[in-house]
Amino acid sequence: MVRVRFAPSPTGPLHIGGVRTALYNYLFARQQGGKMILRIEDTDQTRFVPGAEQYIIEALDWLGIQFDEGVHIGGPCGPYRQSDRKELYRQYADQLLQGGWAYYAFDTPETLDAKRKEYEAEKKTFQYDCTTRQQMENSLSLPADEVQRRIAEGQPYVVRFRFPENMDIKLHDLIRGDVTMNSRLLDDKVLFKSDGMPTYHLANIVDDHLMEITHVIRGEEWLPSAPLHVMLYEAFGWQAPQFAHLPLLLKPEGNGKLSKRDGDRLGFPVFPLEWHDPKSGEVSSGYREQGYLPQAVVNMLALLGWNPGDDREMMTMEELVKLFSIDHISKSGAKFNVEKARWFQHEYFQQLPDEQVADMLEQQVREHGIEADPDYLLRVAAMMKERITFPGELWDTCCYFFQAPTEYNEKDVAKRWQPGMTTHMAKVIEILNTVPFEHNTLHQALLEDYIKGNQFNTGAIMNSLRLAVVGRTVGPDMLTLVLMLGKEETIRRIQRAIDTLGEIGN
RNA sequence: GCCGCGUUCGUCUAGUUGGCCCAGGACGUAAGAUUUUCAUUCUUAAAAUCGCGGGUUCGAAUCCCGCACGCGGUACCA
Repeated sequence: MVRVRFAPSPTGPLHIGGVRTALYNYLFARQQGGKMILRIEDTDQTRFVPGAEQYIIEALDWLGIQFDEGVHIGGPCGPYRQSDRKELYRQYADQLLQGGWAYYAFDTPETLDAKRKEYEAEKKTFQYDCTTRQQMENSLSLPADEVQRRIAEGQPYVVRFRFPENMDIKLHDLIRGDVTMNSRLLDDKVLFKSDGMPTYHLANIVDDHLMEITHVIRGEEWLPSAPLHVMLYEAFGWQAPQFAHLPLLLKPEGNGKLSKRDGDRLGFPVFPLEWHDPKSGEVSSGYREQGYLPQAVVNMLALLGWNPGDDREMMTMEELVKLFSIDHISKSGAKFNVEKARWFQHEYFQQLPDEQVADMLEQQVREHGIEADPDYLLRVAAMMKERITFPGELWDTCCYFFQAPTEYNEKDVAKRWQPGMTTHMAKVIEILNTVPFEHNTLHQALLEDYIKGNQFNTGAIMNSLRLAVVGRTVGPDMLTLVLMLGKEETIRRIQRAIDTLGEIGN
């Protein structure tokens, strides 16, 4: 039985790269008929941000990434928040200590800091490892009774992993193949902190084991510490899960991985949901609030680093589940592309039923203090949908269906309201008043008889008519528009344009 | 610095067993068609000497070696 987990730290909003990791885990779990677990890794109390956990849950829920077990829904392997599991980790640290896989270290953060500076001055990097641990204050360098005394006195200490001196650590990564690192180059990572909490490394391995995780699918930034994790499994005598290290999501401009700090600087959201920072009060935009459809975000993210093996691009969550496969995940980092995200959004927006678009439109119309007929709303929505990418554009592109223009775009007036236009417009009113108000007859009377019959410029007159009726020169087919607005309303608008604009084009 | 991972059109990528690839698709860009306008839609085009240099082979984007560049890691952060 496949069991995977998504294990974020509640240090702020989840960024889009994290969302992708969650998505791939979800896709894999569903496809394999396995379980998906949400675990909160909050072992660093100093970085805890209130609201972050709730944010993560809400964001993934919005995207349709569902969990079988987790901090928000419980399950057989709970609790699923590491701070709630605090008591559990100590015994595992002790187990390592007893087995000689770990040791006590008394060096203070200050000594460590000083040591690093000292090395830095010589253009070297200090590493707490097999070559340096004898010079430090720990249970390897100090006499046993001294160690006992310090512990008895309550002197703060950490527990460090003791890497073997020269050992090739091999791991098989599902995406990258075999990776080997020599233990001599690895540092003795802190496993257990002086505040009584485990570090990521310990907690992660213990929990993955206890929660019977079979596949660890996570970001590539973890690849360098994977050998430590492999060693820990070995030290505990546990079977290690399979690893798959995902390529990173890169910034669209320049280099580097996309980070939480990028916020809105890049001109597109890096967060699924809008985030209000509790400390700074800063607001970062989110995909949801910008009007992105969750299925568009999911589809776009799925393809950023993975492909189904053929040319298809539009895929529902169900199809993604069916098609997903770890060996079609790319090895190299992907630059985030806003344009493509917009394209997906447009495609998915077109798939919305007209009724749903009408509902969105109604809400916006109402916000402008206008009550509109449901049937009329539906017709406008059906007609205008294809020109829309985000729901937020609805009012702006459709407003003239609900209110007469109060002003006329200056540039359009200069360009389109040519001399003689008032006469033409007056004629249009006359036609509207005399001919049956219906597409064919209107077309015949206006386009054929009047304009073409007199060899007038179709574009000039129709554009002026549009300007008069909607206040600008963009929009759908003119006759359809007039038919939608109704005879009286159209005439009223044309008359108003004649009165306001007069012959200013002269 | 050291260690690790990576490198195909501007971007995401196809290419997984070397020949069907003088490299395919999509986004974006450009041009054209359609329309009374804009958008949509449709058609077409430009766009990668497959990071560079060697080698293996009748044949390499695909295999091997070296180099360069990029990224990641190098915390009592995750």
